[in-house]
Amino acid sequence: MSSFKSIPGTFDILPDGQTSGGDSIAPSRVWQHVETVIRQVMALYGAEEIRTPILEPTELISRGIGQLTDIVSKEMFAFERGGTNYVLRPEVTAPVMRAYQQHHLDQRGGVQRLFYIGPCFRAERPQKGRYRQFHQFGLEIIGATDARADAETIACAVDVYRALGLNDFKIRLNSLGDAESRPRYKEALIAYIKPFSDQLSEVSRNRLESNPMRILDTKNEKERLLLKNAPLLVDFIDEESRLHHDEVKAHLSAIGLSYVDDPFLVRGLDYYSRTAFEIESESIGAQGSLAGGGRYDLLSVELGSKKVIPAVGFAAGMERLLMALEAAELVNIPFGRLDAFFVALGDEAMKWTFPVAHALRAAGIKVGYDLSGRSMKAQMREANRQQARQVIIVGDDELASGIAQVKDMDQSTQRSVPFDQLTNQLTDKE
RNA sequence: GUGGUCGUAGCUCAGUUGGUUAGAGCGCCAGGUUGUGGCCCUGGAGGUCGGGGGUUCAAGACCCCUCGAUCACCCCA
Repeated sequence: MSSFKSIPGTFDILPDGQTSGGDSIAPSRVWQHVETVIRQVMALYGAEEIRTPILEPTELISRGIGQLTDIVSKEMFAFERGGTNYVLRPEVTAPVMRAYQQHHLDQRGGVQRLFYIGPCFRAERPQKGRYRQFHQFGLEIIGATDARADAETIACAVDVYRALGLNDFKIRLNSLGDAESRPRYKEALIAYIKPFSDQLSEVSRNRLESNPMRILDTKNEKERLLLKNAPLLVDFIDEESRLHHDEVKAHLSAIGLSYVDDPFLVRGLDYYSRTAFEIESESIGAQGSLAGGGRYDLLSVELGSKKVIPAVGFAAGMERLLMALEAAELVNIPFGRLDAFFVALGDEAMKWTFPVAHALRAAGIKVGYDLSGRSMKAQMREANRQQARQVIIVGDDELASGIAQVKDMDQSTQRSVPFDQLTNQLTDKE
């Protein structure tokens, strides 16, 4: 047992995967597979990958988040060094917008579709599907106000899930209106709730001051009843936003995507406007949200742009996606088989093996051999464990004759192959 | 930060009302076959029973503390 352990809320991705308590971390090949599918789907949307640093200036994030600066100090990994404030990125939208502005990506021309896959960090207490180092992927469409962009981000996320075989999800959709809509709505909501605030839970009562819209998220049945006749955000949004929302829904319908209009779906941050959506899985418990996103036209201004750069995107969690895939038993990525495994008998044969194996690898053949000088039986067992299709047996006799014994492990048949024909024959075999 | 549950081999777990050398299955290593894998048989390695303290003639079991894991609350940009 080693004396060092990975930091709580972080985990290793291993060749065979691992289980830690209730959670199981998928094998690395499953992660690779999911990432490959994400890249394929993104390619279908003409999206290019963007990789931004994991370290960002704290200011970038706190600007984005606005006045809620205790989030920065309590919920994020932030530190100061040499007078500069750094933060491990808690999400990727703000960094992407930063990069867009820094490198004038609008000058590439047209609307930018940018996707990312990578780690993010939050200093919260870990729980199922929530880690301190977690992995997100997402798509940002920057430079378009068109409602098709909103619908496209949703479609793209859904396409990723479908490409992986997931069909068990639900799309919730809402419109947050423009920058003026929410203050108006907040006022009305508080006015509605105040009269019976003494019937609310302590938690919700505190929210009444800090973040009244989050009360709508309550899971408490009694509170849900009280909220039954609460004013709805939809009734407070501006006409243009309403039209935009209708368009988004029409576009979704046009591609046969069903959604649930959820007037209670809200976003805490001020730079969000119009479209907000969430994609949930039924099968992964309390942390059921697979992906979320929406329109954030005002972020660019928050980050210092003189003009509004319209943008919409989604962000999705890899861990939760993998959990959902596992729950649906869609994660059978086979172990990568070796084409051939050398069984070398004796020192001379072992020496001979190395350059030959190297040459086969150069020819694109996946080969392995024993590195611990073990018995033939042990080498055969190793070949079997690695599921090698064939075994190349070489001992003193073979070295003398220049002819190897090649055994097909699936058929249990064996044949003689001259050394100089090994590459050809193994290539044909595949 | 708050609450629930749980810590015994690499993994999954047994360990009877406290009783003497702490077990199983799988995995790993080796032998059975001095040049042939999977199946089978035999053997081996691997545990300060999370850590510390206490009760007792005796603690993996009981008590206290502590650390860790996990689920949930808070939070969720």
